[in-house]
Amino acid sequence: MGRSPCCEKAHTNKGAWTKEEDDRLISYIRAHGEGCWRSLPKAAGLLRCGKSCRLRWINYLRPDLKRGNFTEEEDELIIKLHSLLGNKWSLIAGRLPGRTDNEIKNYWNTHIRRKLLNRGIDPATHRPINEAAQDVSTISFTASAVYKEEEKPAGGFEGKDAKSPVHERCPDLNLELKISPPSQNQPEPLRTGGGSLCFVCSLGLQNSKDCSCRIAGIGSTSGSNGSGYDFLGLKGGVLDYRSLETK
DNA sequence: AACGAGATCAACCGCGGGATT
DNA sequence: CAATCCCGCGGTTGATCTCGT
Repeated sequence: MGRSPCCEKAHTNKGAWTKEEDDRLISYIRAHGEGCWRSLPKAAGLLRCGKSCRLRWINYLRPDLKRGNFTEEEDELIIKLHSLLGNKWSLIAGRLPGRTDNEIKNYWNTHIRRKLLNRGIDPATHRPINEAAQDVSTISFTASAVYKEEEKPAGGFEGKDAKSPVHERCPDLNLELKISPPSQNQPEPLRTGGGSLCFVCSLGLQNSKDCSCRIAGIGSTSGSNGSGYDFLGLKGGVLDYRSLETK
């Protein structure tokens, strides 16, 4: 694929954004909306490359961002999602309203990794460290690495639990990853009143920017089932492996 | 108070891949 | 069908902050 530089590097600012630059970017996007990042800097009078503008907006200036510490609930959700999706930070962020992929990625690397290591869990494989060391063929996409909240090891996976196959820790999730053509048997909770959800929502990613049915108000809020997160829609049953694919 | 080490996080970089020409 | 454009992603860097000595 042929590529051209994303911007004229010689005439762009780099490094931390100033208040003035932020204001320019915010007011431009308020007036014209997001998109066309390549031409935005020039149009907004910013000496930045489009990429930089996009990043600044997405990660810092967007009005719907939830700043502040992650809650314990968010922590556990991130861990669960990571065990399923691996380092697909954008997908994980799609399940955490107000959080950005960059923020989650940083939080993972600084906090959660350590947290898991303290529990005796390998953050890459989500399996007990001893076991992970023995089984080098494990991939992080394994859904079986998810464990139930009530089974969270208090002080790491010790004793017999540390030797148990991981999939036994979440029998209730009834996870079955498979590669298949689009299924006609979507889990019941993903359907609303006989209507159909967009593909993104069918993945349980109702908050994703890629959700095409939020306009219709079908899948616009996470936890729309009213009882917290329906983790990737797994309450309902089978997770189609297609949902784990990225573009 | 001064310093160094470690932690944090905003921002950059390079690349993959869909869309368009 | 190939070339090009552009967006978005994940990995990494480096400046700044915090904490212990």
